[in-house]
Amino acid sequence: MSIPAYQQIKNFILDQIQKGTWLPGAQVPSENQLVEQFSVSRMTARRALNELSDQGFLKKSQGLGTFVADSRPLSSVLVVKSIAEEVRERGHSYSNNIISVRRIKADSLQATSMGVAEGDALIESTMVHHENGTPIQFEHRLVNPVLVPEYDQQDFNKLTPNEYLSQVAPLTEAELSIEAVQPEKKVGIALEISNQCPCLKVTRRTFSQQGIVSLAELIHPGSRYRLGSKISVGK
Amino acid sequence: MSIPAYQQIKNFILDQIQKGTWLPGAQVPSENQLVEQFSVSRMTARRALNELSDQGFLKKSQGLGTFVADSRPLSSVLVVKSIAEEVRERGHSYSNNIISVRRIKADSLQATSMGVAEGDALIESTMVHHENGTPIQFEHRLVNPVLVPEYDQQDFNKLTPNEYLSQVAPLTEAELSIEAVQPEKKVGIALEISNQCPCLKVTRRTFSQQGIVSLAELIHPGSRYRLGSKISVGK
DNA sequence: CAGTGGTCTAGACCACTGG
DNA sequence: CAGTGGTCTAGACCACTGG
Repeated sequence: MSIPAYQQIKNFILDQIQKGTWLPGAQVPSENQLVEQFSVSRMTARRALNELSDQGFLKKSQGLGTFVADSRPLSSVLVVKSIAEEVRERGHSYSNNIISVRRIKADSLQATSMGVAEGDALIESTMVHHENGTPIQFEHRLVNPVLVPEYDQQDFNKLTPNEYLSQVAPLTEAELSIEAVQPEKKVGIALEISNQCPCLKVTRRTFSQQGIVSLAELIHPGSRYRLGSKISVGK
Repeated sequence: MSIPAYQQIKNFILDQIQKGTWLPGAQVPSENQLVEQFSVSRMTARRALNELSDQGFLKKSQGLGTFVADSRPLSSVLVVKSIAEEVRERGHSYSNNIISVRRIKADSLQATSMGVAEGDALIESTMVHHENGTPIQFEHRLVNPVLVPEYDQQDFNKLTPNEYLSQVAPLTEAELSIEAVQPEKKVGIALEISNQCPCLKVTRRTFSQQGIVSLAELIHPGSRYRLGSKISVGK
């Protein structure tokens, strides 16, 4: 046989997902069921499930089973540097306007994305970053106070949240998504734009050795901000 | 022992890389050597090496061995893969609708961005990419016919412009910017959205050895597309 | 409790690379 | 050829989840 068994199982599962036979959230056959169905050992069945999980098609839960993941667009690699640094590199003046920094209790959505229990403490900070006095980024951020207990005692005029966090909790991983959105009313007001104006929204989750450090939503007026990069291909 | 054996092996290897004992390109112990060194089975040693390869720290070559990978580029780097590939990886069906492919004479703006003289010939292609029949990307592209003379004779249902170009003119560099915009009327119509809907616009210029190959504007409905990525920091 | 996934073993045969 | 990684087996014990 030229196609490896684990690949055949992967193809079978991907087929079902593609055809819509198995919808997001549906349970896929257990390792033991695949063992019987494909006459393979459990290690081979596991391999198929693990690779599909790593690729984001499936989601495993010990004791529960394996499920079709919510479909997610994924592609690229992007690193966003500190906004203050970026502005200064352009030779412009940087300033910010801190709206609030406070402790809150995680609701269920926040708990899930921060990897804590519902009701656990989180620190929430909200501010607007300016370039030459013009608002260019609205930042809403959640921070895990267990990992960064002194976050809410910082002077963010000295060091931006991003800069402070990268000092005290060096990140090992980051996850980010970029989308175009219409700003909520309060965001539009803070950015001094109409809420017709399309905005670039970057959602960034950072991980350190100890777990999820922070979830940041960064909203930029489309008219005043672009993300750019240049890539050299080392071939 | 609470830390799994494969994790201990991973930590050991990461330590050597971090301390600089093992430099990029250096060969790491083979699976069989790790088996002896850590008194584990080969499957466990393999798991450690495989996970580190998947994470980009190591590079395996059958018959040769496993080596420390070159340290990862950690600048503002973004790679956009083929839209067709991306859709298919999600297990969805890909299709496209070609609006036009034609030769034009460069106006001054086009000439500047393509690095040609005003009045020189360019090929312009316009099309809409679909995922499961829903428009997700409007593509407007300029191509230099001197570098890719047969571009306007391709069947883009077989190979997307991106895929074709990366075959005939392997890129050495790419420049891109991402912004949020309101779509022009004709783009909104092609994408079947209202032109109130904020869109993600990716502008991508690609270079080969010979010069600027192509300038692409890729417009995605904010409601149907996100750019995402996950980054591991190799330190 | 039965069923799930998580870790692990001690083997096997194979394809590939260099000398 | 000996050594490497690639696929695979048929078991084992474990931690976790729900009923």
